Amino acid sequence: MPDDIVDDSAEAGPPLAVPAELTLDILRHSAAHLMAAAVVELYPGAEYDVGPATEEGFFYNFRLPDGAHFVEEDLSRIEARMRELAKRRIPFEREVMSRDEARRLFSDLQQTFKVDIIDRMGDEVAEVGIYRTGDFIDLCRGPHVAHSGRLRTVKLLRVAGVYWRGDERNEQLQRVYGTAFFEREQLDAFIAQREEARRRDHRRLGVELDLFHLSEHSPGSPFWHPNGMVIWNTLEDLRREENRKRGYLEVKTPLLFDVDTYKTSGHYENYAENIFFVSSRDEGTQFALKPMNCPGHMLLFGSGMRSYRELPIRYAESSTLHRDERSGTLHGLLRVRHITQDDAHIFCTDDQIQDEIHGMVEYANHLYAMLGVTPRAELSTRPEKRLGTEDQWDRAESALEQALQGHGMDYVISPGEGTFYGPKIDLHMTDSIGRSWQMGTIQLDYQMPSRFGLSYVGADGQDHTPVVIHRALLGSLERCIGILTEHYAGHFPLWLAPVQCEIVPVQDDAPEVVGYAHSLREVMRAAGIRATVSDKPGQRMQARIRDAMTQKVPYVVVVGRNDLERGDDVVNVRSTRAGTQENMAVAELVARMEREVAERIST
RNA sequence: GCCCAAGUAGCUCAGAGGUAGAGCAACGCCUUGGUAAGGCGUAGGCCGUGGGUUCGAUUCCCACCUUGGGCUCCA
Repeated sequence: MPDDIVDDSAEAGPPLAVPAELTLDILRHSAAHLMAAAVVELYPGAEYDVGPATEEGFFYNFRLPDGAHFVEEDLSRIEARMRELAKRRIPFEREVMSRDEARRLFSDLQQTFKVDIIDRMGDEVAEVGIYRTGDFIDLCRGPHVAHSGRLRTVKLLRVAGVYWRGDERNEQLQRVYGTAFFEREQLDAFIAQREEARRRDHRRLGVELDLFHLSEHSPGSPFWHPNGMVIWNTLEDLRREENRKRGYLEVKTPLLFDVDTYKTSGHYENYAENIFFVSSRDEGTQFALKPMNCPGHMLLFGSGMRSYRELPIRYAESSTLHRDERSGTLHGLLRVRHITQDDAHIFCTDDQIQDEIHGMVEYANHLYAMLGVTPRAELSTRPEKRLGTEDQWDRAESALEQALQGHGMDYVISPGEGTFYGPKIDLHMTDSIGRSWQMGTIQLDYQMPSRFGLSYVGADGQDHTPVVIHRALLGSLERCIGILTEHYAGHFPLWLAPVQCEIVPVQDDAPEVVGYAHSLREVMRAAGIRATVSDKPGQRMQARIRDAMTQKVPYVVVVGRNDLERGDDVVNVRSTRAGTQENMAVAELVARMEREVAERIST
């Protein structure tokens, strides 16, 4: 065993394999212990709960005496005390004791969280591991660093209130997040990386690139600027075109429904607190802004006689939805109240489910490939609170799982994370600081059609209840654009870029040069290219180029007298993303841009 | 909703118990320039909102709103 690791204990869970080397997780877990030791010294009477290593670093949860809270300044105090403890090279000492003994020990220390953890252990656990770091004692399996001298490169990051055991009905504890590295350079790199993430932040780029803004006049509802709308409409065009190829029928259903509709669907019972209610001058009827499209599509299907010959019917609608999200949860474009889903509902027979879901997974993969992103798939299974029979859930879950496996997709299973009416496949993406967000979703539903009394006439002449597949592939346009902005760091591929080509005249007061620039713009516009001429007066050519670069315009063309004199229609083209600069005939440039757009090249 | 922060010019930010500043952007004039910021000038602020303390509050205190980082939630 390496001598900088202290052995793991044999208990408090199954024995861990002794690692061959000191890993970052061990270092960080040890740092969590050291932080708890510092907190207990600085705040006598503080109780400590749990403190694991995480992907980014570590945390520890505390209850401070008299219900006190940590404030940000406390972090530097705690960090300073940790440095002192590190300097003293205090050994991490392991001890194994009986469960009863450990319970007494923590009981005497008035560490009620630890006592609770011991009480919750299974009967088969007879002994537990204890680690001592100086006076600090923790219940722990280890392993740990040999002594605190290894914990010099530590940084505390933030404080947060967290519910005990992750349940909002419980009291809130104080959590301190931190991180630790082996070397100072690694910590510096970590900090530099956070800076880079800040530069990619879609809220920052949204302002810089003039895509959208948020206003306190309507929290959670973005205002889309002309540049942002170009991206928005390009994605709308994309989903329309691709839907059309796959036999979807575009429909439009109301934004406002009476509350009874949501009682029928079950949403009122499950999500009443997130629904915006609207009053009408007609007393007696209360309305609500639609938080999802399903009920509208159910009513549409139910508005006429349906035959098995018509199925599957695929209704598509990219509609505005409103959800009254809890105030603390709003987050730029990634979590909004005004949400626009590229929604669709497929009404089909049991026999058609497999094909439909396969087609959808394939469709999703096609779309994401065009966007140049790779989502992670998640299969969410039956939740505790649900409608329907176990048999229906068995069939629905296996249909989704088979589709994933049939396409050779990697996926994780999220037990209990399905909706109240059915299981789902979710497609997740990561934002600039590594948080995961759901984009697409495919949900299988045996419940809502029967709640709405839907039926179709089968080949046997009898009424049958259709199955519904709910799906949104981009997810919400808001979130999708937010994620794409961060994914490309604002350098959108040509087909999505708000301005695709900026034409910079060298001499902006020479009519022939400006005229040429404008004629180039017209040639490009005729070819469907979004081109602009940078002809704001009083600006030098260099400044214009710089503006185009900071606006991340994919192509910048500079034209001047020299080009006119040559008269060969060859211009100088800068490719912002490739970082190249070359001379090219105008026709060639236009052809190249047309191809990039048509093929939706996302390099 | 809960814990911690932040809200000052269009943007990025400085400031201080005596009534507000910079850079960029905007506007005007000058500059006629060949590949990432030419010069000078002008205008621009209910210092998030509402209370309180004070002779005086943008500054201190309280509440609320919005935004950010977590937690919880996410059809």
